[in-house]
Amino acid sequence: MDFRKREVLEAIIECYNQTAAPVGSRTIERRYGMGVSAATIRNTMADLEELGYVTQPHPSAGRVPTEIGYRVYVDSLMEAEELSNKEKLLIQERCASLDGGFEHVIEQTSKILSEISHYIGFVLTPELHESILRRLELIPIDGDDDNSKHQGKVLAVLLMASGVVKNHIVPVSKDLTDQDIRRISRILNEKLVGLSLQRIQQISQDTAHLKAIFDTYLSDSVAAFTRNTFSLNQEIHIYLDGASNFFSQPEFLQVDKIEPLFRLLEQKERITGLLSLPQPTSGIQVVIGSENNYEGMEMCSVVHSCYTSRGDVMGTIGVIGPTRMQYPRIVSIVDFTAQVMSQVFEHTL
Amino acid sequence: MDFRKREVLEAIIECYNQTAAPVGSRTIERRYGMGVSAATIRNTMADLEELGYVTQPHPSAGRVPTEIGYRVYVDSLMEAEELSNKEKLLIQERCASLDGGFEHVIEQTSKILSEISHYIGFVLTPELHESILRRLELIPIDGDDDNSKHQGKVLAVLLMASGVVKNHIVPVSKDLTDQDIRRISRILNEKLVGLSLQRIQQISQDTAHLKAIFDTYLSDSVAAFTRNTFSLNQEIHIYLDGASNFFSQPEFLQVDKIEPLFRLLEQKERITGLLSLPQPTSGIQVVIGSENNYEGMEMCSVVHSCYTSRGDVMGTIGVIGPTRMQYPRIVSIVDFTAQVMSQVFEHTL
DNA sequence: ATTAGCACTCGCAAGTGGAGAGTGCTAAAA
DNA sequence: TTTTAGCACTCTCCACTTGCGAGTGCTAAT
Repeated sequence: MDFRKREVLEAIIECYNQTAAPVGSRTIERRYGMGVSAATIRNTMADLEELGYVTQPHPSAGRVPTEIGYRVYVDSLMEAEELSNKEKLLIQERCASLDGGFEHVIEQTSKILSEISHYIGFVLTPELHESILRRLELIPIDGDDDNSKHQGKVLAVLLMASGVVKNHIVPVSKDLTDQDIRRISRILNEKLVGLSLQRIQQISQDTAHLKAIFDTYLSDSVAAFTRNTFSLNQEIHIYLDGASNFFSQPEFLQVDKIEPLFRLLEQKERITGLLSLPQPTSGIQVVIGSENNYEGMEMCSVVHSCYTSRGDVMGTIGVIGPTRMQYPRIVSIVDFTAQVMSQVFEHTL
Repeated sequence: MDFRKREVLEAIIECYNQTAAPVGSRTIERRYGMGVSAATIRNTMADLEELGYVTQPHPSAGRVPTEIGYRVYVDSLMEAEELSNKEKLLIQERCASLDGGFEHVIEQTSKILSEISHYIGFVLTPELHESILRRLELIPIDGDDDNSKHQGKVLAVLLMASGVVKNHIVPVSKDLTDQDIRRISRILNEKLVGLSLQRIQQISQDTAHLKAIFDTYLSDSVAAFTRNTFSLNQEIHIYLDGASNFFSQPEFLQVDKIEPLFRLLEQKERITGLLSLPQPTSGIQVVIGSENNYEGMEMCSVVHSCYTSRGDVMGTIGVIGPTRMQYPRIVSIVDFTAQVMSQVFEHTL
């Protein structure tokens, strides 16, 4: 690809991003006066079409970038756009309000992402399985005022190293007393703190392991209780904001264009599957159009990164927008926000 | 209103509910052969129009029910539709899975509401303020392994009578030791259990009250800590499902019709305000069209009821659909689901 | 009080034609 | 060899027209 081809492709993409309409040779000549006439640009455009980077919606319209064209643009043509200080400050302020706890930060982050990008912002919570247990607390819930024997339930509070707190109500058999519960709690804290939930679940399923932990004392009910305490269903939650921004995108003005997207967004499990993509190490990733193998995402791109705490990957954040997206800007936004979020967790957890 | 007027109004509404198109006199004559000719029905329709119950979109179209017409229909014309046993069972099964705890039930309920109604189902969580504290647990979180003095934080776990569990991380001043925390916890449990959160918040803001509780011992840091523990921001959460069902409603096929609704739905605070309506005692309520004083809801109706636990109102559940809604069916669904939910909480909390 | 008949109105869909934008090709110029 | 100007052609989009079908209101007869 010589210089002119690159220049023309870039012009087409930038112009198309503004107007959502096919862009013709004369428009480029006028707007990006690059010292050559429209006819020359036409020739270059024909070349780009042969390469598969642009296409014509109909035989006498201007050119529209293809997904391959966007891929080339994102990978090698565009240069990141620096955010204004105002925007940076805004992101920092909104993310840094940890008062409301972990959930609140995540909620705020997805909101600010959507507000600044004018697309959809999302944040995935950390995978619980990989979190490290910091502390376990068992709180007996009295069925009534009957204090010696609980046919009732125990509230298990799991405090994770990441700062996430998880509640879980566990049924408890009659023959465990308050004292037993306290004892179990002490032993479990001694033995399990510092391990990942995944590891703990393996252990609690395995009687031999349990025996080793409880050493002298392991009744069936203790075993059952321990198993139940850690039988959390694996759940990644997603926070997602700004879906209605898509109504202002011209290519989604028809109902049949926007409907599949909204249907997909409503299925939290599916969209979570789509977005909890492999995070190789770190850094921004861009998934363009039908590279997202999900119905409803054909016309969308995802820009995502991950947030970390003390170097460990926690979850994913990102922006979903139309394929015709201001990539340089969005990439900067996601990148910066991911950094801010990581800092927040680093400092406050 | 004589018999024929009622009959014709009912016919118009039922027919319009199916087709979303203005209904003419001949259609009624054919479909609801009521022993009179189209001309007679035309006269009756003119009467109904004068009463304000129906209207014509344009001078030679059929009739469309007005909001007043729907009001009359809902209040005095329609008769509730009995749900099939299959549907009842489905609702019971889905709601009764309390394994995942409170949130899970609510989530499932809003899903099943939307699935069965084919509209939007929603559930509001109880207002925290009115919940009764059952138990308070304070768990010190070690900043490091420094066990004597915590410059760190305390995890407050509030277990409410309704079964709801609330976590809250509270900053704690240096001069409170673990022992202090335990002592504060004991005292607070003794004095505050059984009171509503609202009452507790009042108390904790009031130094005289606090003094009375702590009797002999009240340092500034204890007072501050106590205040912080109960400084929960009032939050009702909303679970909402099935918004994309509106894409199949013909009156929402144009983007400009559906956009304001989706924009409203995305603002959780606003929609929560809209839906946390005064719940006089119990029983179903129907809010029709622009009776909802919110932009975006002009073409929608809300059918809602409340769920209870031991007789106390907890939260609201309901369905949002187009004004052109199958009221008899939806009313039955919401009513039955509210009952099931109340039973679930009655039995399991 | 009800009905049949008729003239009238309106929305909708299909068809028409011209304007505008953009291309590809060819031949001349650099 | 590369670039440019010119020209014929194609396609979309919009405004306009037209005909059809559905439905009404009115009037006169039952």
